[in-house]
Amino acid sequence: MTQFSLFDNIQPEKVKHTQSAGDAQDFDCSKLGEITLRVMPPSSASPVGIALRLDKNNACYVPLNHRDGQNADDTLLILKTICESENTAKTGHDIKNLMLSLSSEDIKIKGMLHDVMLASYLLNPNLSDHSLENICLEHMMIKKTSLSDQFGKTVFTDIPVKDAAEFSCHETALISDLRSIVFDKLKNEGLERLYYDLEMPLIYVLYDMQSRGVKIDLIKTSEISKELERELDSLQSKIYSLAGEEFNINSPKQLARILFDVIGLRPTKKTKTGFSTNIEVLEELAKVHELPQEIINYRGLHKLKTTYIDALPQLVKPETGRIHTTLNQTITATGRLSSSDPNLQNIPVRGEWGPRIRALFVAEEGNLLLSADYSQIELRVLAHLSGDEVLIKAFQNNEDIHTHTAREIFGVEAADVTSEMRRTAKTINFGVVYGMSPFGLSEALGISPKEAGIFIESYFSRHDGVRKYFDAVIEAAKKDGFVTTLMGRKRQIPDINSSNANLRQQAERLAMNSPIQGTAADLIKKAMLSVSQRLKAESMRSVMILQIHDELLLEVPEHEAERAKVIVTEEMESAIQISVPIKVEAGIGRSWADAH
DNA sequence: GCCGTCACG
DNA sequence: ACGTACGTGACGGCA
Repeated sequence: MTQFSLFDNIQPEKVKHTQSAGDAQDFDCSKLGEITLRVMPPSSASPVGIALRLDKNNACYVPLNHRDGQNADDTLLILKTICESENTAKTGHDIKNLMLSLSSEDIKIKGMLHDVMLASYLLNPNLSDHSLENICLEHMMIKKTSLSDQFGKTVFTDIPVKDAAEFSCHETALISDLRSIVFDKLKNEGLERLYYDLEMPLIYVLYDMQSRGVKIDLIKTSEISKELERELDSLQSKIYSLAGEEFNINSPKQLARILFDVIGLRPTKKTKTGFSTNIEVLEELAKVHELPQEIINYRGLHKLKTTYIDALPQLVKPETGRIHTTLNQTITATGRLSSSDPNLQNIPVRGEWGPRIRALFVAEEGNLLLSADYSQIELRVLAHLSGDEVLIKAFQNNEDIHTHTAREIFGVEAADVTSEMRRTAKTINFGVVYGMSPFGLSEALGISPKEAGIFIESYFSRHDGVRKYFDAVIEAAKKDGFVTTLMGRKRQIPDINSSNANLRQQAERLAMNSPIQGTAADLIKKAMLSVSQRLKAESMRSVMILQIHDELLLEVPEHEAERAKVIVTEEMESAIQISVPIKVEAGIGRSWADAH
């Protein structure tokens, strides 16, 4: 057992941090069934050290970048061997992040993953935060001290090795204890398959996507920035002259003073803090004064410039020349992913500037971008979940679903559906998925709640399956306290039995919407696994780089592009079998705009 | 740190 | 009479 001598007599809280390891490359970890890992600090690309726990009594700390500690090359090599062993399962908290940290040490993580953060998310996706501290509280009633509380906001390399070792080895003990608790709960809640077949393997896919990143055209970006600068300057002068004075256009408070006090326009809507100056109000005011329209123009351009054009270049990573978003797997209450730092799921697509901004996202030389998106996925999911015969038939007959709804609502032939009628029907179809209320629909359509109510009644009278389905979902939520997706993902609906009518009705809308949005999220996650597997199986160099809820964006070598398009379309369309066809539209181009 | 606003699905 | 369509993230302003 010389292999294990490295860790003999190492107590978790009294840790050796360097060891003569003997022949590290000969290290045999075949008997290591499972280990727990924790990186210090937990969320950073540049780790200062890594804690490794073998069992209850043995843990060690591998310093990597401490001011007062030498790095342990031998131990590091053993760590690498263990991490890269397919047969050793890894337990951790936020393992995707762990992978990113370890990649700077040229260490990969392979094999079965037990991520307590992901498990916590599946058990309760409503939790605002799946930090280790919060999960310890939620599942073990332990109030854990966070790294920053323990050490203050220091430079982490300044933390003494001994302190870091004690802290992170203690964390591995907590994570290890948590693992048995939350994974038992997963089993009891019927969430095991969702974890092992979907979310756990997805960690690898998301890691690859984040690591690969997205290329942007910096030259064009700076050109657009200058163009926006000029436009904003000229709009600013125009606005000051129309207002008769200078003020901060970006301050809703100052703007409200100009519009309603100085000029004397009529406020139409209130916020908690004052009169609203949002787009709808401004559009209304634009009918009687020149200024509001210029404010709308200014706001639009300012948003584009600050949030996208000027922010993105700063996030280009020097080492790769690309932008690496974080794909968050445990944020949304419905099962969707989210994207942050930067958010690449809300890049403009509409309007005059949308295509110009999407054109900044480009493929590497010799490559192309491939965009593939699901068509009407949430309505197709609703058709399946509800079993509504009319909806199912419409999709089976490959009908334009908005035109179909327009025909029903307005009682006309397909040929007589005007674009106005189709637009209204489209809004109603969205409303159905959101659990629409007469008021909500009336706001969206600019009609009275009474008229909206008639539309809603008209829709449900023709879609009895949908009505019955929603009734059943709400009943189930009242009885069980949660709703589920097609793959068994749960979302608790705490207020479903509230005596407060507002809270209760909001809960009912969540109960109606979550299974639909969540099933669509399950579907595309499954498709991502299949696409990834298939591309690997066919030894292709095409890779996924982004997921935007119902769209996958890939970067593909030119010579592979057509083949990749076929594969991605196939895998997305066949990810699950439901009672209606699932359709994917795909395009290829030099930029994201061209691929659409 | 919250609010209002607005970009996306 | 009340407040009301689902899910996100980022910005600037302001307390």
